[in-house]
Amino acid sequence: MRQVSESILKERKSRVLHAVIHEYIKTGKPVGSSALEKSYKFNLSPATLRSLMAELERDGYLTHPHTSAGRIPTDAGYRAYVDSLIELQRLAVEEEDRIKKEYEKKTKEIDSLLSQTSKILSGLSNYTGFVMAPKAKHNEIRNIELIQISGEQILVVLLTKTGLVKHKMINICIDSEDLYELKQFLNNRLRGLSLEDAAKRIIVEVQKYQSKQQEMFKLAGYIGNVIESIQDDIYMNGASNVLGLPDFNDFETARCLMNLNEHKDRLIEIVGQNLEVPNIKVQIGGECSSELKDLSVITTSYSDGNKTVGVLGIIGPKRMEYEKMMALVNSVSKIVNGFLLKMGEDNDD
Amino acid sequence: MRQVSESILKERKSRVLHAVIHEYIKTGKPVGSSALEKSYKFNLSPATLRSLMAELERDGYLTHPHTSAGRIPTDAGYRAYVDSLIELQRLAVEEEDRIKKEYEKKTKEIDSLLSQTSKILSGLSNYTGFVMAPKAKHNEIRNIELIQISGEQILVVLLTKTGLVKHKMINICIDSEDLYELKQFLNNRLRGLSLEDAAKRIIVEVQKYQSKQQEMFKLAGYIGNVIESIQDDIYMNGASNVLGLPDFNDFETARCLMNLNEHKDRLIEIVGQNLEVPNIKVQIGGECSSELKDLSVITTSYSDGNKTVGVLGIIGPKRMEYEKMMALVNSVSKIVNGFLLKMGEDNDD
DNA sequence: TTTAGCACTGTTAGTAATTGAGTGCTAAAA
DNA sequence: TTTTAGCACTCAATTACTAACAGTGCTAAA
Repeated sequence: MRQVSESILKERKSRVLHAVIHEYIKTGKPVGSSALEKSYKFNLSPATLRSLMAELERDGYLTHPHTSAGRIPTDAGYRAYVDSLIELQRLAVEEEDRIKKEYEKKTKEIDSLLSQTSKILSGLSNYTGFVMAPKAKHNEIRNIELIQISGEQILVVLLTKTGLVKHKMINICIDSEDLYELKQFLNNRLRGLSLEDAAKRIIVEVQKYQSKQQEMFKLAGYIGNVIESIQDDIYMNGASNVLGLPDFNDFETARCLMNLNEHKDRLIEIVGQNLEVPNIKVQIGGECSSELKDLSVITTSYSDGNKTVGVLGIIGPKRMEYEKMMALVNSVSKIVNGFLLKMGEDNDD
Repeated sequence: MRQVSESILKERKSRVLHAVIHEYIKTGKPVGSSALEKSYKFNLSPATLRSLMAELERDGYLTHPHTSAGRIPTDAGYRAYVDSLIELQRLAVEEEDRIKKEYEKKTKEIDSLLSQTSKILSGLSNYTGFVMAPKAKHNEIRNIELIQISGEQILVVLLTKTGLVKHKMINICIDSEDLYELKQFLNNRLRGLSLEDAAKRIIVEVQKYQSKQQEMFKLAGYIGNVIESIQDDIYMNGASNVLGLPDFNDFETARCLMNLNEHKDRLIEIVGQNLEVPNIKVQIGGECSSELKDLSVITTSYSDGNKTVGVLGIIGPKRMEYEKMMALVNSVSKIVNGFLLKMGEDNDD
């Protein structure tokens, strides 16, 4: 009996927490006891709500901007709220259809798929959308082309299984027959390897040529460098959306957001941590990085059918409609999954 | 006699204007008559300076934020100031050396040259640097490669004389011999044409094939689309620098800057206007675009040895050290000229 | 356990007084 | 004729004070 009544109390307390956060997200103003009583049917008086809120404050979920103000959620409060949204609210069907329609102009290249996805995320959320491309190092090589541009310029074009295309110009004098031979050789030995492995392998493989053909060796070495230097890529859109938010008046955060936009590597570092996380992950305030202390990040990973290859999500204010945004991120990731799967199948011929 | 004394007066007036602007740029606060008297040796009393400033205000070069405040420059004031900086102050030699050193990690690819240049501009100015790539449509085709990836995927790689490389995946089933033939054909007919002309020509040229080979015709058409869809590119860095400026507290401008960062096409539109302008050009306030009403843009064009091909410069606050920045933009453009010239020569073998 | 009542607290907004930097104007000095 | 000193004036910025108000915590009664 004690058990039951205790759990009912707990249940009610958490309902109050939810209500406060929900209301705060909606209005942006600290939530007072009477406002709560009016907007939600607890059948409790403001006084009771007050004491419950005081408890929640003691527990660390709510806080006061000052004595005579209503409550606002702490990061821990948001966290508890988000954690309890276990069952992701599915987007209404027509909503999901709308997203799919956005993809109508479909493409076979992963670049544009991802950059489009980032735009869609930003457009539908009205926050900042991002998509991190499949981890470069894990990409498997599909093709290496060596194109002789002039007597001393070679264009290296690298194509991976996920559809990534990279190119780099190299200055070297090399005989066109040697070039052809090298190309065959590289393709035979490297196809199917991850970029990481390929870069290592190329050094080993090419030793055999060293004595035979100085220039070929050199070129192969360069190509190794090219492969090694391929960086992870990330697409980001809608940073200005967040700047435009009504309750956004902190220049520091603005600058930080702009910085992330300019230094993608830092952004990659931050969101890259979530690559191995299977579900939707919400990071509130400084949970992922102190720079983002006034923002929240919702991420999920996407896969190519076999394993997770990248991360996508949105960055928005802490005061955000988590349910909706989580559902959005979830939906988009599923759609991307679908596309990648199809692209993979098409490539397997 | 009257003439001479009049010109002396004018001379003095303009010295006052310069002093006010200079001081305002330094301090960021409205400049009063006594502050002026202290910091600059006019050998005039505050009262006299006051009346001179009043004249300058009547002439439209200065203004008052309010009755009892000092003077700040109007856009026209800045304009007169900038116009009078005819003789560009040369950067100190060691400064110029420093810039050159930044380019040490030299590369043959225009992409990285330009993106590096933009970073250098931003780094040395502490404002926003940008470099607009050579006008896409005017680029001359150097090479078209068609690489068969799988039975139904062709990777088109396009290389221009300025070193631009673009690629695009196309889905089509085509015989590899036909592919080779098409490649030869395209290279013969399109090499040396501008992208603009090439896109037009391809449609004409390919008609002949139409009856003969349906698929080849289709592919050529696609390639035409690819060529046509190549957009101008622009590199931009250091927008967050501007956001961090002490006297920068206007969210609207921040958002605008961020928008430009995200919608490069708009930025291209704005700075592209200055492609045909030979010298350093300074646009103050809304002179180039109403969005930038609180910023100034310093641009100059750069050339590949024959003709101007692109634009580079910096975006900063109106209150900016124009002399120094103009010198910087000037130096950098000269260095880029040098590189492009060298790249062009290397390519002419 | 819940609630009404009440004293208390801190923010906000509004008003008034004060200060100070800087102006324009005028009349005297150079 | 030009420059300067002097003075009255203006307006933003600061400070101080007040009243209104929203919301709390606590207590005692339901």
